[in-house]
Amino acid sequence: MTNFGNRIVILIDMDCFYCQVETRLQPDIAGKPLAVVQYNQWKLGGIIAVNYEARDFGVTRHMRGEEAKLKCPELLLVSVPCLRGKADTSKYRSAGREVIEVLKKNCNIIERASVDEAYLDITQIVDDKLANKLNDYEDVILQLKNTFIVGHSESGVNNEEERSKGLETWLSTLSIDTQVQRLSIAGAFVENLRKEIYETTGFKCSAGISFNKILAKLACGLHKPNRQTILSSSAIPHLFSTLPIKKVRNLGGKLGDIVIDSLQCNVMSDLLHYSLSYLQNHFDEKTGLRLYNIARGIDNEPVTPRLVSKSIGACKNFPGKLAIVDKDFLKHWLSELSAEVCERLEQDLEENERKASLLTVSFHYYQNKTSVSQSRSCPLTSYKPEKISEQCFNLVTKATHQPISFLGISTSKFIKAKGSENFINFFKSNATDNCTSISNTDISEVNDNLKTKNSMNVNCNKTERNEKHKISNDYIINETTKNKNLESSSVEIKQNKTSSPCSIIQHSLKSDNFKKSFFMNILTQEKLKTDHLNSITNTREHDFEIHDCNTTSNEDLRPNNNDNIKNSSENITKKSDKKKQKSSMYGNDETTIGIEEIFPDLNDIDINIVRLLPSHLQQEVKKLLKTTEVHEKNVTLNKAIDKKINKNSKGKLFKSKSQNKKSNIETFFINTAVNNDLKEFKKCPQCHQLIVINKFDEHNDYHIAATLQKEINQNSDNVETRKRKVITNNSNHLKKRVNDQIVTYVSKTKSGSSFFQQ
DNA sequence: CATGTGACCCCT
DNA sequence: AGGGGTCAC
Ligand SMILES: Nc1ncnc2c1ncn2[C@@H]1O[C@H](COP(=O)(O)OP(=O)(O)OP(=O)(O)O)[C@@H](O)[C@H]1O
Repeated sequence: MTNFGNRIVILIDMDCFYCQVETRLQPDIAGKPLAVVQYNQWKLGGIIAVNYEARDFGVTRHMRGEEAKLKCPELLLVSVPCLRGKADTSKYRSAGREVIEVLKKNCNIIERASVDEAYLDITQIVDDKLANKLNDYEDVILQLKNTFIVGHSESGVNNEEERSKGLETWLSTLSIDTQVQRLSIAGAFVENLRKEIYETTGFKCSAGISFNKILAKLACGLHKPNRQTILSSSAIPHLFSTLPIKKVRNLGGKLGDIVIDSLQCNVMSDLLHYSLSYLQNHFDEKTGLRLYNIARGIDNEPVTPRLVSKSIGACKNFPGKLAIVDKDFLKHWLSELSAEVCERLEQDLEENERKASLLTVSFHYYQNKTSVSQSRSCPLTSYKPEKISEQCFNLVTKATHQPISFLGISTSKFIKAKGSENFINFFKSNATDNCTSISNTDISEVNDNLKTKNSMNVNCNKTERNEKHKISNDYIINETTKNKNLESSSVEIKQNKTSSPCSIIQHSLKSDNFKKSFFMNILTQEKLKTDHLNSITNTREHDFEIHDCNTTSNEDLRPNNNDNIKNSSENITKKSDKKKQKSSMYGNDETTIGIEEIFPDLNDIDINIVRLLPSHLQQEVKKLLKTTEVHEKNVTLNKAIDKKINKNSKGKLFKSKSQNKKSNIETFFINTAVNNDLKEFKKCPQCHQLIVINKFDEHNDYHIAATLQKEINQNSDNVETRKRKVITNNSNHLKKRVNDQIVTYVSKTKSGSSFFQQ
């Protein structure tokens, strides 16, 4: 059975929030189609919120009021008030705070994700109830009046009959299924929470109830508005089989496009066909792991307690002709923005007893028709708007005199206001809790979260970094978002804990040094190949079971599990061996050997070992010794895709990766020769050739490259494609050498990265 | 021509 | 720590 860890995470998302706020102010407009716009002068303004009545007419966000009126003539447009020439959204912020107040009364772990949504980790609450309410499920069931169960009623449809039927079916296993028990308890809790929000604020909301943030977010959207949805693990395979990749949180942007393009997949379940190492090779360790996990419904990102924002800012666009060229205009707008920020800072000082210490001014300007964005920071020493305005003016004019199309002032790095109760309390309470001590430099960031800490009695929040680590004590070192080393280590541990083929390989490699593992690789080729084949088969046939090897850690890494603590400390100590681990990870189930795997340190190459290598690899070593720099043209897809994706790929690691890839190419024939003995082929659905099974991914790369090429040639209107075309013209190796598939694709997409890097 | 706000990540 | 960029609401 799939193990999704033990968390229960929910998302509360207010329905068409700004519209509800406006409707509460003018109850007589309730029930009528409504949209909230800002700046109604030009084309009746830009729509930023649409109520459900208006959505039925096809009105959407980003439309102009004018356009929306065409779709829905009786549409009511309410404008965001204007203050100092800007849209003033303060009333929505304060309405959002009302909601948070209700949440605070009911849960200690709340992450305010935006003005209208918050994630709550209710694991403890649910498990306490589970322990206490074993015989009280009748009550629980009776409370699930607005709850949908994914897989038991059609998504996107709020039909009551279907809902209650589906719920009933799902509840039929209540007595034997702990997951159903926990989720139904969570469902009842959320029903009450939503009821309390409504009774207190008058606002309706939807909720998603599942095991992590991504699933909760997904679930929440399935039965909006004013309903809640439970997403259990058994519903995931079916849900993901039609779920477009871009619908998943964090895959909605460029990364999502790249995943779709480069892997030629559309829905989440398509990602199941790729092994962890393949994904990590294609992207980078972190992204690969994320994708691998999320395809299986796994997301270890913790709910990070935070109730107040970390920055307060105001910005404004000056598009086209409105761009600021005149110094006085610049001064004017900077003082308007400063005034707004100061007003909100003063309010924040009262409410949260803290002061911002950093001032950042951002600006976009035009240079050679392209827009350049920059920002400059300085210490924030005064809440006087004139002072702030002046500081910003100096920073901007020092940086550019070009026409400015965007201006923003933001303040951050909050520190506790001196003399505030919390300031004193913090040091008092800090003495009694067992947080790691904080240095002076940490204090400013510590204070940022002080209120949270004091009011919630959770672990000290410290700096953001510490905060995450602290939280991680609850789920020790799962996918700690901030520390890539830990993360990649944790994979290894996860995998060691399983009996999956990949873990066997991993284990065998880990236990030895690399020189040895290389020879082991050669000697045990056949076994590895069989294992790899099994691994592929497993992935395909038991898509949702194989990931047990990952989720095990969720359970195992819980705080009171001693083994876990041991594991996590092992993780940390292994950081120093990270590089080796990486090499081993690349080396194993790809079964191709890179020089880097044999000689992790190129400065320490043993000539005796070189002599033992096949001639290709010997040449490779020679080449590498000649060239210390990475050849740009050999950069892998990892780098190619996007700088952002390739966060980790720098210095040695990056070098290692590209060299790995190169080695893969050069050792292609060696490995193929070995493979031929195995006679394990798979027919390529695209070209119908028989491909050695463990070269299948690489072969697929070739098709991807070819497809892109085709697409480029066909479609020259698309901006992105046009850029790619330029790129391709520069490196048109594709037709030259069939066996250079990866090199070719890679060199092409590498240049593609410069596009995304803009 | 045309939104505004905030969090987080990576690189340097 | 500063600065550029992505993602999302
Ligand atoms: N691109 C945007 N620009 C400005 N404000 C936005 C933008 N996206 C969302 N918002 C504001 O944040 C609020 C919450 O957005 P969200 O995406 O949750 O949709 P919603 O309007 O609340 O509708 P629902 O959640 O019911 O689909 C909105 O009411 C909206 O005004």
